[in-house]
Amino acid sequence: MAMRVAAAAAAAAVAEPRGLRRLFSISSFIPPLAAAAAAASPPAEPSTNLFVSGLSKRTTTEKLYEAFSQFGQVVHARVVTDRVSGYSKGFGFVKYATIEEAGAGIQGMDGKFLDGWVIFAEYAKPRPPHPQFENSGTPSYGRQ
DNA sequence: CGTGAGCGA
Repeated sequence: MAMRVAAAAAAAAVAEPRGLRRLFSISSFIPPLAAAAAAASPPAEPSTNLFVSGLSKRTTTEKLYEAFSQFGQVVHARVVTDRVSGYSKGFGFVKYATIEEAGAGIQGMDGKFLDGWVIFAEYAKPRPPHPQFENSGTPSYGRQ
């Protein structure tokens, strides 16, 4: 006489893109040393340059720019692509006007979906000055 | 094969 209530079938329907499944390596034990707690996930230094990864192969710079412009003033955005093939490498860089906007952009776009793929936004690592001068030869030519 | 970790012309 009891009707079967089967209304719980719309669960676990996560719009998950095929592939790219994060492997959660759960440590079954916690080291007695509390010093290991600082090695969980060391964030990079706060910078206006943001490193965005997890981008789709079809995602372009404009998509990145418009996606991150919602959380701050994006000074410049670029999707790393190969000059030889011309295809996107799968990651890009977004530069905000200030660091506070950069943080807002990370907290606002990190772990979000873009073009059907989960993207990750974090501070980019500092880089040496761009070699505007295409001087053929190694910079350290004839080091003492 | 545009494959999927990763840091750029």
